[in-house]
Amino acid sequence: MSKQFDEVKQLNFSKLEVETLKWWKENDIFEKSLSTREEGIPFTFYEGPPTANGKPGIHHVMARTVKDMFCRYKTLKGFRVERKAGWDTHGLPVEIEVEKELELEGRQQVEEYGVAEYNEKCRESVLKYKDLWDKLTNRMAYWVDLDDPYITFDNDYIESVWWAFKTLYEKGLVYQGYKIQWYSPGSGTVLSSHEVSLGYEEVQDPSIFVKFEVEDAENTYFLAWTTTPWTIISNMCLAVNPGLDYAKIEISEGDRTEYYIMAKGCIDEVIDHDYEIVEEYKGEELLGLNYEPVFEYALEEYDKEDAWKVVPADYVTLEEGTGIVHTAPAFGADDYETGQKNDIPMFNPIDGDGKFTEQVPDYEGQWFKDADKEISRAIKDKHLMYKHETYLHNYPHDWRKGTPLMSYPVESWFIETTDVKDKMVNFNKKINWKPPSTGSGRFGTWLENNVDWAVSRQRYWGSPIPIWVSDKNPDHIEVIGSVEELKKKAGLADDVEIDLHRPHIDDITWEGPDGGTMRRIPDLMDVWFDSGSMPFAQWHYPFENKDKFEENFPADFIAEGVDQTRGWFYTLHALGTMLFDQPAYNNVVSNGLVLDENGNKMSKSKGNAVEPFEVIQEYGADTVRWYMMSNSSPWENLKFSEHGLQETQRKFFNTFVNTYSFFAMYANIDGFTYSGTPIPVGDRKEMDRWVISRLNTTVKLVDEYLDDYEPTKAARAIEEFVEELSNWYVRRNRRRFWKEGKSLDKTAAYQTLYECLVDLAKLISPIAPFSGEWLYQKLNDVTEVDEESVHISFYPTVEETAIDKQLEHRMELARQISSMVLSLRNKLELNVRQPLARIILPIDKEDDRQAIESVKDIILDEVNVKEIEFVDDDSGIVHKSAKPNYPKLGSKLGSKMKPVAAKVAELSTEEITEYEETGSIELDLGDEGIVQLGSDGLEIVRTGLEGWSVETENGLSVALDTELTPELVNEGMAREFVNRIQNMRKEADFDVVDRIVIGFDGADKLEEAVESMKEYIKSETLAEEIVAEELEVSDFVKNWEIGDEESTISIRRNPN
RNA sequence: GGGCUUGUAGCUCAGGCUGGUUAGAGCGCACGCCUGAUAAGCGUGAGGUCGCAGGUUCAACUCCUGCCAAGCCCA
Repeated sequence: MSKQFDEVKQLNFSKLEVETLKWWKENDIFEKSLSTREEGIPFTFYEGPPTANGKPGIHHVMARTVKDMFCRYKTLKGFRVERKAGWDTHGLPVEIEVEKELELEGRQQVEEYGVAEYNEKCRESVLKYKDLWDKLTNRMAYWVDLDDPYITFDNDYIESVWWAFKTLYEKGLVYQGYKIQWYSPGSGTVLSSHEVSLGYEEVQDPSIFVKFEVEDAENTYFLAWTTTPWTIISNMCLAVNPGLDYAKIEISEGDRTEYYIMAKGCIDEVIDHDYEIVEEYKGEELLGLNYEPVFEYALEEYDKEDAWKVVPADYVTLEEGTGIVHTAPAFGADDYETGQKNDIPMFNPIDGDGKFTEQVPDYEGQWFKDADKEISRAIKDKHLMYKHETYLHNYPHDWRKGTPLMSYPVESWFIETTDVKDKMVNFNKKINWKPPSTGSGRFGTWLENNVDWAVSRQRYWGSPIPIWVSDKNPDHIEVIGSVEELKKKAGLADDVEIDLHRPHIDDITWEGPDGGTMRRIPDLMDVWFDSGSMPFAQWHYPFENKDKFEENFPADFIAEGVDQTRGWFYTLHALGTMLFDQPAYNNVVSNGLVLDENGNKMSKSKGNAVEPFEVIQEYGADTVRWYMMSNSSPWENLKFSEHGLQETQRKFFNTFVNTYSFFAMYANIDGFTYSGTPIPVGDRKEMDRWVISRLNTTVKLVDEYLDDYEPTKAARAIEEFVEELSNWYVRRNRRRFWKEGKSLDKTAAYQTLYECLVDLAKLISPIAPFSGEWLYQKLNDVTEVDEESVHISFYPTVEETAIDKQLEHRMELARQISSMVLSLRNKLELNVRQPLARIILPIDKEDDRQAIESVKDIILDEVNVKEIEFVDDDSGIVHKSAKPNYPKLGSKLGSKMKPVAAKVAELSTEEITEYEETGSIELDLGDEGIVQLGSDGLEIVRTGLEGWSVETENGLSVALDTELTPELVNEGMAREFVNRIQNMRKEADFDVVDRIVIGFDGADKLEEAVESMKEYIKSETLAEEIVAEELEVSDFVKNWEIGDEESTISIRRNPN
């Protein structure tokens, strides 16, 4: 006996997946998916490293499905796709986690605790959930090499990072400067943006309008606004928007007259006095004007000419203040930038503890915020305060201490990315972004507005910046690019082990040329430098694996969340551009967020976070993966709902499993194993050729979509095919499979269905790797014609010759007509078991008639009608209506379009017929004259059929002849009878192939019907005998109502 | 405050680039049907200010402008 297909009823997807995982592992399928492609062209994928100190969430399943599916797809296409896993291990999030754990607050406590121990904790903490991550990776079938990942805290990795940094230094792209950051004077540390956002509080601050005395103009002042009076001491310039309108106004109070300059649009909002506009100008005209400093402390350090003038700034608006912005370059990122652009120095009299220094003797030692009052008082005393109010707004505070933050200039190291800005912009144009708008929009504008990359961080756990500075002469700098170089410098033996982390690395010093000691600067590298270095650092390039790196740069494909735009996507791009003079990746998919089903962000505190292991356990990873890919494009935000998962499982997975089960059941009965030669497609039935055409169309489409990184379109195309295969091909062909005996036609049907299923297995396998494997193996276990696993098989090749668009169109027609007839039956309450004599189709064109003729049998069978009759216009029963051809006529007729449309709607069937014959028609529009329409002016629809029930859809009409002859009635009854028998067989749990004997009693009408259709009934129900009386010995008896008749039916199973 | 994305039926999404006159699908709901693949399938129906307001046009879900809402990133 030949091998049998495994017949399944209901699949436990989760169980199946776990078994498949085991099988993959035991048989090294992942490895084989590479080894079988040894000679293949490499397709390079970069894994963006996650941090393993947090638990993986459902959004990781999303990102990883995208990554995995394209890698699997490319493997099917014959590429060699190596995927190295990676871990991002440095950075503030890790430190925050550890600080929490150790209950440390701030730098001081960390240092008291000990940097060495602290970093050890970080090292442990960062891989805390690595096992959980690995488990998820494995369970969701994300294939990456977890055994040999790159880890950013490894010495080798850091060494590559150093190499990169030194290379940039040697290219002259590294410099030291200031970066304005949110700084907490309360805890003496710079805060990350995340920490800043934790500490916003609504507070009441002073709101003052300060008068800045214009030089060489009597009693004339610039009016500017601020909520931080303490920064007035550091005021160095005033900013105006060159494009805005400004005005000088005159205000008289008592005998004193003053003039204020401010934006015209702000006057009414700000000025409480009666005023008169005496002069107007564009902001542009104010540029370069000088004014008197309010306070003179800064004059100790700078000359009057260095500052205190009007400068331009785009960000100045009319929304708040006066349209003239008080600018203190030391405090505020915008201010700093404006100062830089205009060569205005900064004056920073505040120390790291937030207190005024001796540069400002009057306030020395005062906490910056506390000085507001006294400084306001001083301004008032100088008669330079126009107005003093209060202002309620959100201001950031130290999230731990509650003390206000300040924008503070911090000494930082920069990489001069602006130097390669144009290159980055150009390279970006070569990258295929999904979606494109992220590339041109979010990423593109980010590049356009590129500023230098501040890479230094004052923290503990990270890749140390390899800069050593002489403590005697800060201008003497040495940048170290390798461990070997460091050892040589420091005079260490080659075999000494060095941990490149702090504090160990800080202990390494050497003698500088000027008698000083070379000490490392305490700064660490921005963690993004780490992850952006992964293309080379993962291979310890250039110290090892030169070939490996060169072969795998740039990446063909990367994918991460859209939040990485300014993170990983940027740093990869920047480093790729600066180090290797090319983009680091060619295709990038940026996926959106996974929200809860109401569109809210998932968070632990809200309790709406979906636990990935739970849903995978419940629905299976494939269902989750498929749902995520098919529901909406990955770059849209996904509203994750269990409903969606259930639907996916029911509609998609159950459908193709059902289709397979159907196949397996009958193939086993007939012993079909696909051992013979395939029957040429051209020799198969219309229906077979149709589904094969659809298969090839789908294969082609899916290939194009995946090649274009469009997973959702691909998934939906597959879904459509599965629907057609199941609900049209199989449903319409069931009879061919269960017909007794063997025949060429039957074999063709089996072969066709088998071919569809095998290719389907391959098509779905990138997105649904388990189910694809399952289906593939169920088939291949018996036929043994293909590879060991679907994942080492090859993507189906498109048989162009098998694609027949005409045929696909014809079948569409068949489905449409069938659906219309069923709809008619429904309206007329004529159930489908009652055969009807004919349907009538008003069709004139010979082509269309032939098209329908070729699918006639399918239609007739589907709707249980005996004949199709075509009628043409001569029949006198066809109604026609016409519609103007809008696109054609619109441009010609213009405003006459409307009256023409009205006229056309009124045309009679006769007029339309005449138009069809002559190809032209004249319409009288009355006042608007006469319009002549040519042959392409109207679209004709044949609709109504006189005296029939009609259904019209898409310009096609169908009428149904509902007259019943006695033969038709008999046949209908016979079908009802068959239906009851089939139900009984099932209820009695007979086998599909069991032979039976039927006994029944009933009125004459039924007896007559059964008698006249005896042979038909016998073959349908596998009955060997039908008698018109109740069986004496029977397996099952039941009373039925057939039409208006009562009948008792008994059946007996005959021994085979 | 800036950049970007999104807004179409109760829900999830097509369509929109290239304007053309009943705006589609699935789910859900109601009713009916079918039944040897059956925890499926088919049909019918209800359900839409295409976020809002202007503009361009013979014609706008589609193009333009402004606004509103949600989200992401940045400040």
